[in-house]
This record gives sequence, structure tokens and C-alpha cells, in this order.
Amino acid sequence: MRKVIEGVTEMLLNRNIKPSYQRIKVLEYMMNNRIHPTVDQIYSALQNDIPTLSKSTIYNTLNLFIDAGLVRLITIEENETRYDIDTSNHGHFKCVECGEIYDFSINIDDLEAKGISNFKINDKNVYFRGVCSKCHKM
Amino acid sequence: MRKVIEGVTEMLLNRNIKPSYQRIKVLEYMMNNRIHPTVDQIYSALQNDIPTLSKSTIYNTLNLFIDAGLVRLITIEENETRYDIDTSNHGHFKCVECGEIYDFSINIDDLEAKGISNFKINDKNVYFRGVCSKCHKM
DNA sequence: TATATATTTGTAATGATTATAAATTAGGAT
DNA sequence: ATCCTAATTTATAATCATTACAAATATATA
Repeated sequence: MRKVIEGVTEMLLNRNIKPSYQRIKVLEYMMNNRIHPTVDQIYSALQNDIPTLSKSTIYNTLNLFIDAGLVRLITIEENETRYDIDTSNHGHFKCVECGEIYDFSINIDDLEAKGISNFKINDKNVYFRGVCSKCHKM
Repeated sequence: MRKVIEGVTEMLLNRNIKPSYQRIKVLEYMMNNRIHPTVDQIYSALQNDIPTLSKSTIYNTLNLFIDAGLVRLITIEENETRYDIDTSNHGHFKCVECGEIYDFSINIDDLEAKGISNFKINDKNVYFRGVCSKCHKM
């Protein structure tokens, strides 16, 4: 049995999203750069490929992807919205020194959450803040 | 042995914050209304007591409290910053129907976070989103 | 090819937060 | 009590991210 790697165009079509050039490029960028980018990072990176690109398009596209479950919003800091192509359950660590966001695996479902029984839970988020090993050495 | 209840004025003095009228009122509000309020909620609630109150003061005061470790920032939604007087380790649940934020207790330290060994962790945050039992019934 | 629809773009509007400077308040020294 | 200094509050302007909107462009269909 062979695992078929889903291309970005197929990813979009599977979710009934028309694969326009801009959408393909944004999704491609997120697949290839797993850095939980901000809108500005995506915008800057794609300007070579799409000189006429508008920031509105990035916002539109990302909101579309979120609704389709293709990407996830990360709001560790109030002023800095980031987007994650990895929608599986995992935690995020933000280094307050270098600003980088690291993924870590965590079994959130193992935890018992007292006080919210009978609540319908849609999504779970875990994020830590601190200093990463790289910055800690210095 | 008797548990001495710390008054808001003492809470401020203990952290070397001058207990001005505005600061006392903001802290008092947060102690008496454990609803993870927004700046606007605090502002509206205090206008009877302090008719000349400015929103800048609320922002200044809350930032001061955060630096002093008196309150904690909650950023579940990107556009909606909330403040929590309970700085102990606990989780937050936001109901997408009624908007209310519930506390729940959770032992985050029981979890093993793979991939960030040797990282210095300053704070841990857990938040869930979904529908609360009240809204779910309807 | 013509027409309808979807997408992208650029600009303006919105809203939350911060910056700044003036006004007010509080505290200490005389 | 009065004066002086420093801290705090206030009001306004500035900033910045995001959304709204309408025109322009591209795409699909008949």
C-alpha cells in the first residue's frame, strides 16, 4: 500500500475550493515553510511570484482555508496572529527571545478537565511561553 | 491559624504599586467580578464610581497589574483581549454561542511535552472552544 | 464570442491599543 | 499651610492589523 501525497491543487479541490493561482501559492508556501507564518511573512515571500498580490487576498485566502479546516489560527500573542498548516492536536511554544514558535506533541485528551462536563468541545489549544534551548545557551 | 484576607489596597502595596483610587477600583472590580472582563467591560462598570475615567487609565492599570503578576492576559480570540485575576494554573473554555468564558482545573504539569526538552518554560496556557452546557440544551 | 460569476485588487473604514503631552493629584520639605 | 516636585490621570492623536467595499480582472459557461 502506497501513501499518496496529496498535491496542493488536490487539497483545494477536495475541499471544494477553486485552485486559483494565488490560493495555490499561499497553500504551497504554508506546506513548504512550516514556521507558523504571519500574514506579512506570506505576503513578502510571495511578492516575487505574484507582483500584483494584495494583502486582502492573503486575508481572504487564509480565512477561506480556516473555514475549510485546512489551516489553524494561532493566537499566542494578542497582537500577532499566526497560521498553522498542521491542524493536528499539538502544542506551541513561543520563545520570548528569538520569537520562534516551536511545535511539541502533547496528549491533551489524557487530561481530565474538571468543571466543564457536558460541554461540547470543538477544539483544544495549548501554548507555552519561555526561552528555547538555542537562546538559553547564550 | 486564621487565613487573613488580603484587601485590595494591601495587594497593591505588597507589590509596590501606589494604591490610587482608580487602581483600587479596577482591582476591586476584578476581585468581585470574575468574568475575565474586557477593557470595555471594566470601563463601563466603573463609570458610575469615576465619571472622569479614561480608557487609557484602564490600559495603563492593567498593564501595570500584568507586570506585577496580579492579573493574567487571556487571548483566546484574536480580536478580544481579556484579563484574569486568577493567575493560578487553570484552563479556559470559551462558549462560541453565549461568549462566556469558563474556568476549569487541569493539571498541565502532568503532561509530557515532547520536543521542547531543555526549554525554559515561563507560563502555560490551555484553552478550549465549544458550546457550554447551558447553550447546548437549547 | 458574449455573458454571467468568481476572484483579486486597491482603497477606505473600523477598532483596539499605544504614545504623547497637558492637566490633575498627591506627598514631602520648608 | 504653602510651595515644589514627581507621579498619575486624562484627552487626543497616532499606529497597526483586519475587514468592508467596490472596481477591475480573470474564469467558466452557454
